[in-house]
Amino acid sequence: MVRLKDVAYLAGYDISTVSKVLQGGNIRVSAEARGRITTAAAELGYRPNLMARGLRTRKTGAIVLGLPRLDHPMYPTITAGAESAASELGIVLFVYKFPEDGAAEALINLVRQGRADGIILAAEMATGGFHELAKQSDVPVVSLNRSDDQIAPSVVLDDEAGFAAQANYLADLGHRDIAFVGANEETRSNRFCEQAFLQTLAQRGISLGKDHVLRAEFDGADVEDVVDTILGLNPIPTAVAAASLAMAIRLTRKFESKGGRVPSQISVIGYHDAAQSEWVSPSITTVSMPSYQQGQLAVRRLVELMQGGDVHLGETVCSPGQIVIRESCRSLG
Amino acid sequence: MVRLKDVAYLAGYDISTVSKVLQGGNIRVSAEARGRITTAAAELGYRPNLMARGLRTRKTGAIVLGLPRLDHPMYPTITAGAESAASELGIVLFVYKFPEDGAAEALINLVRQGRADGIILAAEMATGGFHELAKQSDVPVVSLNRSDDQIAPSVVLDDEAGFAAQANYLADLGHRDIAFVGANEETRSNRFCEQAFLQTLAQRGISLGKDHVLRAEFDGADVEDVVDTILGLNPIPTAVAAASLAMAIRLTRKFESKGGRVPSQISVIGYHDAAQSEWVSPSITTVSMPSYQQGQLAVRRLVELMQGGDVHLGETVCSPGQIVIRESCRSLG
DNA sequence: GCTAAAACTTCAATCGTTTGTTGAGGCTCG
DNA sequence: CGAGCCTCAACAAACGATTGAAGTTTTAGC
Repeated sequence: MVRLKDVAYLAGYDISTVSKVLQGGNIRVSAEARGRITTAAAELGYRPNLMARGLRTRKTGAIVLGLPRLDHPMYPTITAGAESAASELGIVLFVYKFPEDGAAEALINLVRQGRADGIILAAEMATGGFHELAKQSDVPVVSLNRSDDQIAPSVVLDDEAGFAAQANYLADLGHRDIAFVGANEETRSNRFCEQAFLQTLAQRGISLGKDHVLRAEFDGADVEDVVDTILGLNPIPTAVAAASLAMAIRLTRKFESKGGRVPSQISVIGYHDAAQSEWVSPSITTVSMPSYQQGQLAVRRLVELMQGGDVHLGETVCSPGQIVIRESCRSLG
Repeated sequence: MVRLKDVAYLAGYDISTVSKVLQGGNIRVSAEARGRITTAAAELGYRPNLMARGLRTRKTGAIVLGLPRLDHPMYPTITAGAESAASELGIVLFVYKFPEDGAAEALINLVRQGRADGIILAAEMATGGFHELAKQSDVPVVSLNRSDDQIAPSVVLDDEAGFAAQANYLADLGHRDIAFVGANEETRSNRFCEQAFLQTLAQRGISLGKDHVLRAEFDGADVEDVVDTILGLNPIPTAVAAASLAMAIRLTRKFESKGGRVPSQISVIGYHDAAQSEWVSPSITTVSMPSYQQGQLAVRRLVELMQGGDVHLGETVCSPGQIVIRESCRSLG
């Protein structure tokens, strides 16, 4: 391992001088010293020992993105965005799949013990008193899509706008008889989404019967019942809006396996976009939400926060995404 | 922040004694000291500063799983397995999405600079001289599914057995006229897979014409041509084996959108398993490979290696997985 | 040429641990 | 009763960097 000391010896200067030069700041140092030191460092392939540096400076130069699992279609995009912002800022982003139990402790300890400087938490972590712990330990945290914005700064998608866009798109295509399949979980944001969808339609003079507003697992595991319900409606709706991509895909497939045709008989629109939309045919028309941008913003906000910026609570809202028009929706016009 | 010093003060002992006690080793220490120290530590909520410890011990207690991206269906499973093994061993696993350029440097620096103790690399990283760098810097590396096992220890799936299983399954179902869609990339392991598939069939008296052995992108992006080719064969094969799950899904959908029926007219089998298999209907029959176990083994092997175990090159082979029977294959019997 | 200021470098303390060595008692045993 | 051993705890030196203060040289001004 090459130490500051080695560079200093080779360059013929004191390690403190070397340290100052190598930090790149505009320290007063002769051009000669600067030259000899940088070439010496390059020659030896010097890399600062981050533990030593961190011990002194109390910074690690890393942040972690905490996820409960990795198999969610939204996470790769968020991660990619976060990574890009992080590397632009010259810091390292780690993804940490936190354990099911003891998650709060495990995450906070990452910072308390000096593995990272801050945390982006991509999950609603109601349990485990995470945010209390974070506050108490002064751990900078930004959360993603948190439904309760009074606890920590968060970066959220504008789901109201997203679902409004979904609703408007279907209405624009001429659909009047529409079913909505929301997420099962009783979170505040899920209720908002449903409302945004319904209100948008209402504003356009379309109202949905109670029996047209359904719920399913976010990953669409229980979609079969939903399909049966929808096909049992009289008349059968001409369009179904789903609150996730997985739901939309599975709904589409289930419709078809039960003899329905998408989109000729029934249109389906999803929420969020991912490669899987293209894996199926008809490919899925969906609302792409700016997850990449969300990842970026989360990192930037976290960094601000770590640099002592005001810990203003509240949300940074990502402007809504676009309708990605593929094959699963048809115009009635 | 609570330091060793604080615990020492509260307990009334020297920090060195506290350090020794808290490490849990069987150091000679009076029961009283042990008691007072542990309660003091608990009371203060002491957490060792890992940078200070690491500076002294030259260990971080973390390893990183380096991935080029996260949107590959195999990675979540590998990661989950790796995570479980790591937490069992009391070490932290970070996932690091390495940048497209400078990947080798970035990864190696993670260890050289003291962010982690070792690397699991889940990609063939032919470029950038990664392994030379690693060797040169004494960075412990285990690679996953590396086609060239002469460079670093690796944990590989037994793809030969996997593709043999795929072939045998189709043959068992009575298929004789089969098409194989391999991966486009010209890697050694891809060739092996193709061979394993063909040889297994050959052993059962089934031979495939050259025009029945096709190639496509791993993610199935260019599957349309393949489908056209297959449907242009005379007679149309009764089964298609794909070398990835994405391919299998997209092939299936394309067949159906062109008027074919799966599995009644043509059976499709995939390779690897993931939740997406269930998202479509017919759901995809596939060979599930032990990616979870692979993640676990990779971690364990890496840890051995870090503990000074022989750096024996060569592969640790994961026994092949099982056929997951779903709906996309039909028996001709 | 002398002094003061500016420019450049080095000194030395510090971050929080770990760990080999030293030291102080108490006990055993001849 | 004193030598030697054993037990327990403290001392002190690292680990590799950062950083303000102190020191040394150079330059400038009169």
